[in-house]
Amino acid sequence: MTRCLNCAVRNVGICGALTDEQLSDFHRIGQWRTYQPGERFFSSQEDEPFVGAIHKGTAKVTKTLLDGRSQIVGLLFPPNCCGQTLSVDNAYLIEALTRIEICIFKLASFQQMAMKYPGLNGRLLKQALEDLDAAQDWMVLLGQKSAEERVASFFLRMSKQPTTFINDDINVAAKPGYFRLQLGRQDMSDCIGLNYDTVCRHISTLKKRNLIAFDGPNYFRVLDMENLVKLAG
Amino acid sequence: MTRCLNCAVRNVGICGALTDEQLSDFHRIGQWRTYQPGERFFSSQEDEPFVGAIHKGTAKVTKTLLDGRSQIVGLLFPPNCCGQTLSVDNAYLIEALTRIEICIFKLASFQQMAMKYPGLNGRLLKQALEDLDAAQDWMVLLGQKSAEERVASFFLRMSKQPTTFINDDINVAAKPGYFRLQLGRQDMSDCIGLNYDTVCRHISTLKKRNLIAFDGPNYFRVLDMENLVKLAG
DNA sequence: CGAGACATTGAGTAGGTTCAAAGACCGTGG
DNA sequence: CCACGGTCTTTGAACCTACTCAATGTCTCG
Repeated sequence: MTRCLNCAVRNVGICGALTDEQLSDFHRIGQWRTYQPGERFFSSQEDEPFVGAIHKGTAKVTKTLLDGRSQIVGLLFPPNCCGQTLSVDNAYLIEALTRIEICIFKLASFQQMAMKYPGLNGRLLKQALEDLDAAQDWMVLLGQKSAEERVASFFLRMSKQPTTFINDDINVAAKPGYFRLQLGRQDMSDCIGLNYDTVCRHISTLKKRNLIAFDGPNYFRVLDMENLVKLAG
Repeated sequence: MTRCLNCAVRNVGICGALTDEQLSDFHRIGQWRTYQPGERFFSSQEDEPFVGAIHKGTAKVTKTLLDGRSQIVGLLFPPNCCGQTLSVDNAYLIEALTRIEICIFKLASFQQMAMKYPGLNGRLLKQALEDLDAAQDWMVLLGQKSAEERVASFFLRMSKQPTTFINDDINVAAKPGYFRLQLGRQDMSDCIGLNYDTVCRHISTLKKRNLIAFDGPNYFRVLDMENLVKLAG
């Protein structure tokens, strides 16, 4: 419970809907877990439905076609929730990109709590609507933007995302002002619907034009925000 | 109130969360409206936030880039809700494709009701999650599928959608077995992220291969579901 | 230092876009 | 009833972007 009170997302995530007292009740049904980069959790075929709230780290949500092509349909940052999907149709898969700290609840227990504390559902709804809006913005990117615009948009999005770094995160090695790019080139391409090579190519272009700079392949800085925004469309 | 009790979506939409008695209370804050094809309603820049529940007809939700490129990010069918978006960032626009009958509520009034009858928020959450899932599936289409797969997927989606036809709908003119395609070619292309011409071309291909058949440019039938599914990926 | 994973870059190709012309459909008015 | 104009659709040809394949370069870790 001390952990809960000191939690990095105590006030911003779903728990923000609860008083300290209520939180102590809620805390009983939760379980604290950690996942390492590359670990998968909460696939939609999971045995038991759940709700999870991320405190630290980053994860990707992927949907894959039968022939192996896959699309990243969402990125999870604190204090996002995940897993409360009702759909069974279409397989998705959540995978940790960095080390993840997450609080999970059995869906059934969670729903009982939600009856007691209606604010919980309100927070879930709020997040679902935000996610929906983000997904729709991304649909515009995937459906309408050129490769260059997509890459530029991607860096914009990443540079706006406040990231939480965990103890052993190698971010400390980066120069100040640089963001850690939590995705490799392959994940980037799955995210913006382009080819690996095409992504590389356009990153090089952005570098040459001095819109962004790199400190190693995974640490970047935005040099010229104004023109990057223009390029992103 | 009689209208409410006889409403086509009495039991499936948000109202399904209410007893007849509660519905009569809820009914007081609602307003019944009709829109004609092409009419726009509930843009995100609207003066006042609202929630709307569609009873009859079809609408499209569009997001547009500054230079005019636009992407259809959602289709609204009964008993979908719309408008409960919290985001202000990104402009979207709802436009009727057929004649629409819709029940609208001021967001503030709606929220008061939601406090009284928590089931309302539950329904909204359920729909938001379904919409999110649908949006994510569409992201896979936009990010990964070829033109042919997109067009095939589109017809699949349309053929699965139960549609409500309104009194003066010209659907009666179509041969039995045919679906009314509520979108023209331009809307189709905005929906699947392709060019107008490319859409036409691949529709022709599907026709030639006897996967679908047309009775006029807006009435189609699926002839070979099995192969259409295969093609859709 | 060498192996493996990841990233970059070049050359050729394929699929989608663009531009333009022709064809179908529908309502209007002579 | 048919001719006319407008809108929407179909189709062809040339072009261009992004993909494919392959070679080279870089970084990390044992």
